[in-house]
Amino acid sequence: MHRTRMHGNRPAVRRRAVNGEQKARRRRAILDAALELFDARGFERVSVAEVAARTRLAKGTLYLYFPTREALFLALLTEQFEAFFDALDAALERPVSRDAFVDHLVRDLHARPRLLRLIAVMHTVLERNVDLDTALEFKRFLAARAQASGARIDTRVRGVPTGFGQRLLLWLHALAIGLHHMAEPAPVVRQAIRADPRLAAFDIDFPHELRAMLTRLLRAPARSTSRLDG
Amino acid sequence: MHRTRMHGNRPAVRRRAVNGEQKARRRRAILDAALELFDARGFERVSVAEVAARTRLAKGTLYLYFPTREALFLALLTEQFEAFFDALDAALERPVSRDAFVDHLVRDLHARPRLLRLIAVMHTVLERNVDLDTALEFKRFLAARAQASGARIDTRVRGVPTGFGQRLLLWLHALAIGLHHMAEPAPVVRQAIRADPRLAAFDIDFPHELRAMLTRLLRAPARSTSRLDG
DNA sequence: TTTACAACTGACCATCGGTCATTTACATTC
DNA sequence: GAATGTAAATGACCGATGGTCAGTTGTAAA
Repeated sequence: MHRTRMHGNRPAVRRRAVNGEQKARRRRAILDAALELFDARGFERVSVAEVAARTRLAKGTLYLYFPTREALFLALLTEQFEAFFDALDAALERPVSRDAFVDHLVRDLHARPRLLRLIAVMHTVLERNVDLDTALEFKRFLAARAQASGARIDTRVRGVPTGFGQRLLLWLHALAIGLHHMAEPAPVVRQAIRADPRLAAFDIDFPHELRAMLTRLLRAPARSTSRLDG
Repeated sequence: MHRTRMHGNRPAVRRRAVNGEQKARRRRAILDAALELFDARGFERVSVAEVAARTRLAKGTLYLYFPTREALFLALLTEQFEAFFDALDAALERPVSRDAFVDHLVRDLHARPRLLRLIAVMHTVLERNVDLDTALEFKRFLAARAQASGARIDTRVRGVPTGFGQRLLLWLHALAIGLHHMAEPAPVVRQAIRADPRLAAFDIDFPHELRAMLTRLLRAPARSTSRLDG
């Protein structure tokens, strides 16, 4: 039934993570290595073996800290979202005008290329290989933060009707994904745009378009949802 | 240098595509098989071998018709875009109000789940393995149709300033991608939403949200781009 | 020093997209 | 109808990848 496996003879000199703090540090090291590699080449082009090599761990060791490659991705995305919501809540400590609020959102998102890059591939990653528990944990985190910040928008942004904040965050999410797809296309597409002047229309400016759309979406308070679709 | 390869002895009874028409028919068969499989399980979960099996061809034969798996995807997406632009142009044969135009866009997009599903993963696919020629051909097609339909929007939709049509199509593209990501999440996410009532906020209605956003974006004519960002 | 546990390792596995030497269907030529 | 040349079709093979697990060994407790 069982075949004995060949094993290498390298001694594996690395110190082990035994207690909780050491494990947390190791987890951090993995996340940092992955983040640097994703920055450089994008999630699609980074293999688990590379992340392991950069952390100076064996590939199998990564799987003691993250159940799948996708779970590692979601852990990074969670961190990025956390920072975004923290900044949002901080910006809404005191009442602000709608223009100032839009200004915060545009500047803050534009200053978070990592969040935007990860968001842009989130859908595809989730379609791949994520177990229910991982998905539940991630979505619960997102829902809790969105609800809290949504309520904060309702109370702190002047001229916004109650209940609109959370919906606005959903819209913002959609805009961030969609606009990022166009503002930061794949390298081949960018190459194509450079190669053919007729494709210049695809070369859009993320903060400019996001501001234009958010301004229009927030211009008149949404009293009630339009009922054109019966 | 060369090793002789083992070959099977199955006789391969299939009729060959020799002239142009036969080749076109075979290409169609491959596209149809791929479309059915993508419908059932999504692009991520369909392998080239499966598409080949469904078409009753060997895997290698597919590569006589499409240079990569991604090129096959882009061919399908091109067809879907073509149908969308055709319907859009037809709807703008005669002048329409902004409300009627929004109504067309919402209904038409909602009736094209295939286009939406393919658009949603387009960015990821393009990041994978597409050569410059394939990307150029695809983007040129998109640019040409967007420019033509954009100009048509300028002249046929009442109350829309000149030059706004093409920009609106870019916005629509962003909205379609972003909203679809949320309205049709990955199976695990849908499972998570069903499992936890607190996640109900993620269960959004695509046509409803698209209509709400488009209505706001088109409400006041965009005289000039706002210059809040200096 | 011995022992028990579990962190760590990397050879191995299944699967995938893609290649190419070989086979052979088919049109053309005689 | 037989012989021939061309290229459509094939599937064994390749390299790379995400993931597994029997075996190794660092570390704390006894």
